[in-house]
Amino acid sequence: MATLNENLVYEVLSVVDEIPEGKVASYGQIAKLIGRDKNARLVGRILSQAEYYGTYPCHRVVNYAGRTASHWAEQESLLESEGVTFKKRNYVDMRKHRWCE
DNA sequence: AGACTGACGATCC
DNA sequence: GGGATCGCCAGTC
Repeated sequence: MATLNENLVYEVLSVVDEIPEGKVASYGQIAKLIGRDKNARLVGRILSQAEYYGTYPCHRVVNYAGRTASHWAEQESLLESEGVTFKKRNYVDMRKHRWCE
């Protein structure tokens, strides 16, 4: 397995858990919140293992363009269930749903 | 230690 | 926003 720094994992999951329903945050945004704006990829890696650390709304995290996880099929439907709309297939309408603190 | 990879970002077009 | 390209950092081989 990935054996990520648990300290980093908890910081990320803590932020993800604060994302309100119907909103989405980008990996970079989360990365910046934990003080690692260049480590967006780490956020994604952590989310891929989030289940191992607990249950979090990792489906509310998309990339900067509003695109859903490249390898994740059901994320789209999960977001729609919360009221998130899509501009196009797999593309969230960031303009309306981007999570701003 | 070195090279490759990735649930990404920013810039350019 | 969308495709192409380069850059970042940590993890994996």
